[in-house]
Amino acid sequence: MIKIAIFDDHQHRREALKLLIGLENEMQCVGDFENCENLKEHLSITIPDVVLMDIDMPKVNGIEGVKLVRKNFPDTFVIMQTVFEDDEKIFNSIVAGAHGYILKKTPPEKLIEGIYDVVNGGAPMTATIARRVLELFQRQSSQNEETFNLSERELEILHLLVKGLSHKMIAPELKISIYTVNNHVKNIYRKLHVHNASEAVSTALQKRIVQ
Amino acid sequence: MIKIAIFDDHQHRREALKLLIGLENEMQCVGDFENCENLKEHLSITIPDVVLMDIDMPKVNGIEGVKLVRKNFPDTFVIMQTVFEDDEKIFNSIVAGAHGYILKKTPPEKLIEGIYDVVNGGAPMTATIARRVLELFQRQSSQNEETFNLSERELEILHLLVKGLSHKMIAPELKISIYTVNNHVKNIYRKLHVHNASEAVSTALQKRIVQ
DNA sequence: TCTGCAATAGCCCATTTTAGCTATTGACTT
DNA sequence: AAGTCAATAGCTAAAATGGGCTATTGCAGA
Repeated sequence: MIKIAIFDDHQHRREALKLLIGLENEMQCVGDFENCENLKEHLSITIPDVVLMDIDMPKVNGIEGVKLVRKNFPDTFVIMQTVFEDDEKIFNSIVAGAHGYILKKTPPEKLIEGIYDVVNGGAPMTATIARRVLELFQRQSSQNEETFNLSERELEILHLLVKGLSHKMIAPELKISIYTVNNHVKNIYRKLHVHNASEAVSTALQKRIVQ
Repeated sequence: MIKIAIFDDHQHRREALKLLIGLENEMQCVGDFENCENLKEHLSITIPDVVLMDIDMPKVNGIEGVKLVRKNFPDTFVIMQTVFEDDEKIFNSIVAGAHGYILKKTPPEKLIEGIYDVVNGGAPMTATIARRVLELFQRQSSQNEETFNLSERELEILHLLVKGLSHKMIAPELKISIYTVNNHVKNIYRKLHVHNASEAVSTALQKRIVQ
C-alpha cells in the first residue's frame, strides 16, 4: 500500500486528487494540506511514501517544501506539480531534491503511473521537462575545453595543489625533487596568468581545468 | 520523414535496427556505420535528423561521437544506446550533449517511440536513468547550506583569498591591519579543517561556501 | 639534423605564510 | 553583571612560497 500526502492550496484540487487516489487499490491518501507550514509535524504523523507537492503555494512554497521533506524524511519521494514548465522552477525543484516533475494538466492515469514509477526507482516527468533537465545539466557543466596548454605533469601537480598539498608533500608523491615541483608550479602560474597558489586553485576549479 | 543514422560496431545489430526503422512509414535509415571515424563526412552526406549512437565502440567511441555531432550538426538529435546503466557513461553522455539515453534491451516499440519523442522536443530515457540524472544533478549543485559557522568577516576574507589576494593586499582592501587578516585566516583554516590557502580556496569552491 | 620544449634538478633570497601566543573593545546572551 | 564571541591589533619564529637564475636529458616536429 502506497501512502500519499498532498500539498496544494486549492481545496477542490486536493479533493480531486484524494478521489483519484482512492480509486487505486494499492494507494491511500494519508493527508492533505494547503501549504507547507508545519510540514514536519504533518509528515511525522502521516508518514507518507510519496508527497504530491504543488509549487505555487502561499506562505511556505513547494520548493521550500521539498527541501524540508528531503532533509527530514529522506526516504519519502516527492513529485512536484505545477501549471507551467518554468525553467527556474524546474531547476530549483531538482536542486532541492525532487524525484519527479509533473504538469497539472497531465491526465489522471499518467499521474497514477508517475506515483508507481517513483516508488519503483523512476523519475516521472514530461518529455519536455526531461529535455529541459538535460539542457540545464549541459549548461551547468559546460566544460571549458581550454586546457591552457598545461602539460600532463603540470596538470598532475595542479591537481595536488587543489587537494591542498604543499610543495614538500607533492615531491615524494610524484617521486621528484622539491626543486622540480617548484619549477612546475612556476610554469603553471605563468600559463594560467596567476601569481600564487590560491589563484591557481581558484582558476583551476572555476575554469574546470581539474575537477 | 525522419532520417536516421546508426552508429554501432555490431553488424547484426545495425541490420536489426535498419529493419526495424524500415517498418515505420515516417522513418528512413540513411546510413549505418561501425564507429565514429569520419563521422563528419558521413553526416555531411546523409544529413540525418536523428543519430542512434552506441557508446561502446572501438577507436572513436560514442561519447566522442556525440560531441562531434553536437559541434558540427547542432540540429541533429542524438540518442545514446548502451547495455548497462553506468553513472559515468550517463553523466558523460549528457554533458557531451545527448538528447536521450536508451538501454539496448529496450523493446523495439519503445525505441521507435523514443525517436518520435526526441524529434518532438522530448528526451527519451528509462525511468531509472531519469532518476540517475536527477541525482547527478543534485550532487553537482549540492549547495551545501552549511556555512561552517564562518562569520561575515571571515566569509569576506575567504572571498578575497579565492580571488587570489595576499594578506598584504587584503588588509588595505578591508582597511584592517595585516595582523588582523592573519588572525581571520587562521580562524578560517580552523573552521574549515584545512592548513593552507590552497586547501581553503578549494574547499570554499567545492562546498560552494563562496561562488 | 636542428630546434624547441617538457621534465628534471639545482641554487639563492626576499617575501609570504602559518601557527603560536596575548590583549582590547563592543555586542549579545544568560 | 558576567560570560561568550567576533573583530580588531600586535609580536615572533619557523616554514613555505615565489621569482630570479642555470643546466641536462630526451623526445617530437620542422
